Amino acid sequence: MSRHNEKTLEDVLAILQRHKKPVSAYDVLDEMSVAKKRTLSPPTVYRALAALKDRGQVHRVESLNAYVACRHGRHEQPCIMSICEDCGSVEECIAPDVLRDLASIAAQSGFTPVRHMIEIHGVCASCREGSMAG
Amino acid sequence: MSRHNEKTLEDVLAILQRHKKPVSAYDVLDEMSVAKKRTLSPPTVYRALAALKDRGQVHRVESLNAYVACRHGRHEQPCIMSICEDCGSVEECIAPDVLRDLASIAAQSGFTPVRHMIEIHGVCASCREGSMAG
DNA sequence: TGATTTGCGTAATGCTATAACACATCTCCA
DNA sequence: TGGAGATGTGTTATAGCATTACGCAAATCA
Repeated sequence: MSRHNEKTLEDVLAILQRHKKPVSAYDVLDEMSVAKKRTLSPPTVYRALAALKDRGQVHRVESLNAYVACRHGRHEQPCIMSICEDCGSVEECIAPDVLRDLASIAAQSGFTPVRHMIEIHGVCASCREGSMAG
Repeated sequence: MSRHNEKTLEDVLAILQRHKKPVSAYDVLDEMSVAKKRTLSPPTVYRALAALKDRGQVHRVESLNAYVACRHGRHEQPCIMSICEDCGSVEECIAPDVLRDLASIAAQSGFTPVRHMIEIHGVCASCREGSMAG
């Protein structure tokens, strides 16, 4: 069983929660150093991120190699992430119907899904408004 | 307008087509060197991959940082990739319904999608059979 | 022919992630 | 109490993925 350093996990999660945008592992590392709380090394950060991910408190954004704190509280459902290419913000939403459809499509060829990744790049509402106004 | 070295593009595409599994940019590089066709450098390979991607002949698998040749002929629709975690093979399929649903979900919060990424990790039919038999 | 544009090839570097190992802590048992 | 074994942490080093910067060559145009 995992018996992680809770302090590290809390610190890493706090950093992710302070950002709206996805944050890279090395950004976390840098913020830790600047805050002088502690100097961590990459494996420490990656282990913390992995533990937080296992608990459902953090999601990895595959298309950005970066991480975001979960905004939905803990959920077992995989989520759909909408990533704004303008401001970098990420919206999470859960759509059981889509996931069910995906699973059935995969199943048509005998494929058994284990984990899904759905990421949509585009422009968020406020950036769109901004560009239309300006 | 892009006026790429077609020879390079063909060579890179040929390597991707020889593999069922996703191939990293550096794998391509290594195969080129071994075949002694030419010694390429990373930017050359990345540029070729980008050009092939623009043409719809290659897909990037975000969750693996790797690339596969498109099996569907050129298509404008984004595709759903089912990745077997056992044998590493990738199946592509196109599901307009799912994409439409995704777009409408995103639109509910005013988000305008530009590009989708749907990757499903799991176990393919033949690996599943194998594991059930053995 | 010379000026300009465009893309290629190379060297160098940066970013992302993990392997390997030494050390600390906990557990179990005598 | 203390020694053996298991488990996890922190650190060093390195592996793997990707891009920047820049000089050169080919095409385009005056």
